[in-house]
Amino acid sequence: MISIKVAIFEDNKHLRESLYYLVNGTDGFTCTGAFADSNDLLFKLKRSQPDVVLMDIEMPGMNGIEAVKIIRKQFPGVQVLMQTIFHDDDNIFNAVCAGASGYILKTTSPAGYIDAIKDVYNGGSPMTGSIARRVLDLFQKNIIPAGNNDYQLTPKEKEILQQLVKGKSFKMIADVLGSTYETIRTHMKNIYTKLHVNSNTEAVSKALQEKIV
Amino acid sequence: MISIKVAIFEDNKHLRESLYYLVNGTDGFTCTGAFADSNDLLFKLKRSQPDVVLMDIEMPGMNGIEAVKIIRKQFPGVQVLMQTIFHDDDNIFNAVCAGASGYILKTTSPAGYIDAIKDVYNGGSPMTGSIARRVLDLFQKNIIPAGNNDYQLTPKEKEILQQLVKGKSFKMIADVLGSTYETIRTHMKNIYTKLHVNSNTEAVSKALQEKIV
DNA sequence: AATGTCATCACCCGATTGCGGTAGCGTAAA
DNA sequence: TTTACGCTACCGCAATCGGGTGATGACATT
Repeated sequence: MISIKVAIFEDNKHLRESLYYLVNGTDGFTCTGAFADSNDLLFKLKRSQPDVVLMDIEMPGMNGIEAVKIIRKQFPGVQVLMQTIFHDDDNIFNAVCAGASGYILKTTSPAGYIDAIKDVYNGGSPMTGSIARRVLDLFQKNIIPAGNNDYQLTPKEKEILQQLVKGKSFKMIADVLGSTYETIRTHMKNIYTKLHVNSNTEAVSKALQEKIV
Repeated sequence: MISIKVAIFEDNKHLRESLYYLVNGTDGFTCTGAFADSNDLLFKLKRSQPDVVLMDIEMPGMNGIEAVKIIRKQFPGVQVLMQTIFHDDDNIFNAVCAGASGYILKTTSPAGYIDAIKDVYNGGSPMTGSIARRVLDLFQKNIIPAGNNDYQLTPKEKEILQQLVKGKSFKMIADVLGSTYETIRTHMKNIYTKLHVNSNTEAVSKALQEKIV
């Protein structure tokens, strides 16, 4: 039977050893490394050849988030399960951005730890409902500012704006849309008025940031 | 004892009734409405005054995603738990964008349904590990295109680019950065070269889309 | 000491854009 | 039918921008 190889990065000695024994004491799991910091990260990874890395997000020296970035870059196949004490939005956000595959709290039960490790190994992203909610919130706030942006742009105006965002000049836009240069200019004037801007860069900026395009 | 009020939107009669009896048959839960479609959505919501809406993502007429948008806008306090048959990335992405609070599969056990409803009601976002993984993937791909964008911009150039994105003209940028108009222009030329663009709009577009700013 | 990079400033020319105004045409709503 | 709106098109003028060239000093590297 194959065993899921787990590497542990956790600066707290007690927790690290507890996790070590938990992993090694569970059928189907092997702890191939338990480290107090992520110095010589690549060396440690090459040594332990883990399938799953259990990474403490708060660590002295290189923090867990930096470590995740490196791991994901150098060992794309390795799943990283972040563990943390706090429900810290910034950390969650950064960890998710860095490429963490799961996010659990240190208050998780031993059985929960094992389940989570198994889940990330099988391509899942275990996280508590409350953490998932924060991820969704972050998603909706940071990624989809959406906002109540209704500038009443006509289809033509949106089309022109899209072309502008692509970096096209008025002349080029006139060409691709089969209109005259002057016509495009007229539309642009109307767009400026509707968006309350007064330059092409401002229009592009607003269009992108408010996802009008 | 207060009961969690649940409204069900599900076009499949069998599943709808099963869910109805499941919810009503569980202590602490009351189904205040079970509907086959989301026509007259607002009326149905006012009628049933739910705490949690269980929404089928595939529905005839107005689909679940449109419904979620309306619910979140008109009833911000109502949590929406999406249910679906498939692991469809687009649907997941759209539902998350629309403001769904959780995402479960219809293959979930009755106990799983109840747990999920309880979780969203308590501010969590229940989702299976595999769905969470997809959300994270979407997050990392769509939101953080990140990419290998290293254009070697100097701090000054980044600063100018930021101002440009804000809609400032070269002249205005020269003013706020305490430089000369000509200096800004020189920097811009260098920025164009580094970004491989040849207009201010293109630079703004690239800066925003590749998150250089 | 020599080299290279960066930031700064300057001038020129031609092209593009911003701004204001005018106007015809078709469609849909009032 | 009148009105409103979107799309089309044009003109002129002032301002800005893109491209090119050149130059200086600061600073770090070699």
